[in-house]
Amino acid sequence: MAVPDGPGIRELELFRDMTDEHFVTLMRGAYVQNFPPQIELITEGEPSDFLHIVLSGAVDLFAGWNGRETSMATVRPISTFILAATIRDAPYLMSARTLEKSRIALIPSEDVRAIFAADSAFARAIVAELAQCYRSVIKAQKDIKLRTSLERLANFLLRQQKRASGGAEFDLPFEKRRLASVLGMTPENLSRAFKGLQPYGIEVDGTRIRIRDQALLERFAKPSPLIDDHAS
Amino acid sequence: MAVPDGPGIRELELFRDMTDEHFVTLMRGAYVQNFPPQIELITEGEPSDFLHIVLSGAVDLFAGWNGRETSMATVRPISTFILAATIRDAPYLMSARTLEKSRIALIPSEDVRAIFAADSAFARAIVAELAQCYRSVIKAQKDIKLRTSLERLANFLLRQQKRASGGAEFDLPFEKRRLASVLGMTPENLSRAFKGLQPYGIEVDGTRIRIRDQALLERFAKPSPLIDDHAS
DNA sequence: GGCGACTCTTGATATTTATCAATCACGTGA
DNA sequence: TCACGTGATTGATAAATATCAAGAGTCGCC
Repeated sequence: MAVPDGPGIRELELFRDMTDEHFVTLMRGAYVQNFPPQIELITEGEPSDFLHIVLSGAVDLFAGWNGRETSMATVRPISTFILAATIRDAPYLMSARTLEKSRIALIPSEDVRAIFAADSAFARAIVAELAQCYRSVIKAQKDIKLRTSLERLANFLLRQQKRASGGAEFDLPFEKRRLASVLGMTPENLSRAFKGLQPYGIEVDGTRIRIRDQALLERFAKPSPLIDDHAS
Repeated sequence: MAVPDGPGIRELELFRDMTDEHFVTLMRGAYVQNFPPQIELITEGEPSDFLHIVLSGAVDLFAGWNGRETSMATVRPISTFILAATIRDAPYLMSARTLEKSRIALIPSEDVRAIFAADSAFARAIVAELAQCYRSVIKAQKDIKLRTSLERLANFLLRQQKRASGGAEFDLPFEKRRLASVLGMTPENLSRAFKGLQPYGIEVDGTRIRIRDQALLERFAKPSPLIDDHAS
C-alpha cells in the first residue's frame, strides 16, 4: 500500500517532465505490490483499470486464441505496459504474468486519463511512449513476416548480444520455450534452429550463448535498423 | 497547391477538436496532391518530413527486407499514416505506394509537432489515434502468430463482409496477390486457401465472394473481438 | 480481332515448420 | 541419495507452406 515514490518511477520518461503536483496526485491513488512468479496480473478481454509499471522482476505479455498461446513481449524494469488500453479505456488485448518475483506499481487508469488531460508535458510523454510502442510492434511484425525462423533467431541473438554489453558471450534472458514462443516457433524447432546456426559460429551451452564469428553471423542475419534497432 | 480545406480533414477525429487558429496554421504549410496509381509516396528508412492523409483513393503500406516484401496495411480515406514516425521524428518503418489514383494531403511533420505541443485537444486526439494504431498492429500480430493461413483468410473474409454491409456477397477490396501478402502467404497458397474454405461454404468468382453458410464459416473461423474488431 | 502483359490458378515438388513420442539433463525436496 | 517434475533435446513423421513451372483467363491497346 506504500506510495511508490521509490527509485525509478519519477525518473521514467513518462513521468519526468510533469508537474510535481500532478505527479503526487497520480501517485496518491497508486499502490505497489509484490508478486511471486507465474502470477497472472491481467487477462486479455478484461477492462483496463490500472496502468501497470514494472519496478523490478519481469513480466510476460501473451495472448491466446482457440487453445493456442503466444508470447508477445517481455516487459523489464522500469517500464509500463498496457498504456494503450488505459488511454482508450478499452479491454486488454494481451494477458500479463510475472516471470519472476516482481514489484509492480498500479495506477488507476482513470487517474492517468485525468492527469493526461490536465498536464501537457505528461500528454507529450504519453504520445512519445505510445509512438515508440507502436514502432516496436511494427518491427516485430516485419520480423515475423519477412524472416524465416532461423533468421529471426539469428537476429534475436544479435540484439540480445548488444543489450548484454556486446561481448561474444552472453546469457539468454529467459527460458528457451518462451523464446520459442516470442520468435513464433515451437520449442522443438528452436532447438533445431540453434543447431542450424552452428555453421554460422553459434555455440549453445544451456542458457549461455557464444558467438564465435561475429561477421559470419551478421552476414547471415542481415540485421536492419528498421527491424532490429529497439531504440529508434 | 490548394490548401486542403475541402470535405473531410477538419472532420477527422484527429483535427476535429483543435482550435480554428491552430488548424489554420497547420493547413498553411500543408498541400494536397493527386497521384496516379503505383506511385511510391514514401520509402522506409527515409526521414519523416510529412504527415500524410489519404483524402481519396487507397495507399498500401509495405515493408521489405533482404529482397522480400510484405504488405502491412491498406490505408483508405479518410485517414492518416506514418503518424508515429512524424511524432518521434524518426525514419519511416514502412514504405507507401498508391494503389489507385489518390488524393493525398501532406502536412509538414515539424508543424504537426509544433501544434501538438500548443494544442492540448490536438495532443489528446493524437494519443487516441496512436493508441488505436498500436492496438491494430497488436491484433495483426496475434492474427499471424495464433492462426493458420486458412484461419486468417476465413477471418479476413468475415471482417470484410462486415465492412461491406454484412450481406452474404461482397467484393474483395484489392487484388488477391496483395491480399496474400497482407495475410502473410504466397498468391499460390491463397488460391488453395480459397479452395480449402469451400467445405465451409465459401464461393469465389474472381473478386466476388459469397458466404453460403454464415454460421458454418464462423464456427470454423472463430472470430474474436480481441483480434478481429477493428473498432475497439 | 488479336497481341502482349498481367494476374490467377493448378500441379508437382521441395522446404519449412509442427506434432508426437521418447529420452536426456538438471534441480528440488523427501 | 534417489525419485520426481520440468524443461530441453532428438528422431520420426505429418502437416503447412513455399517454390517452380505451366497453363488459363483477363484486360487494355493497337
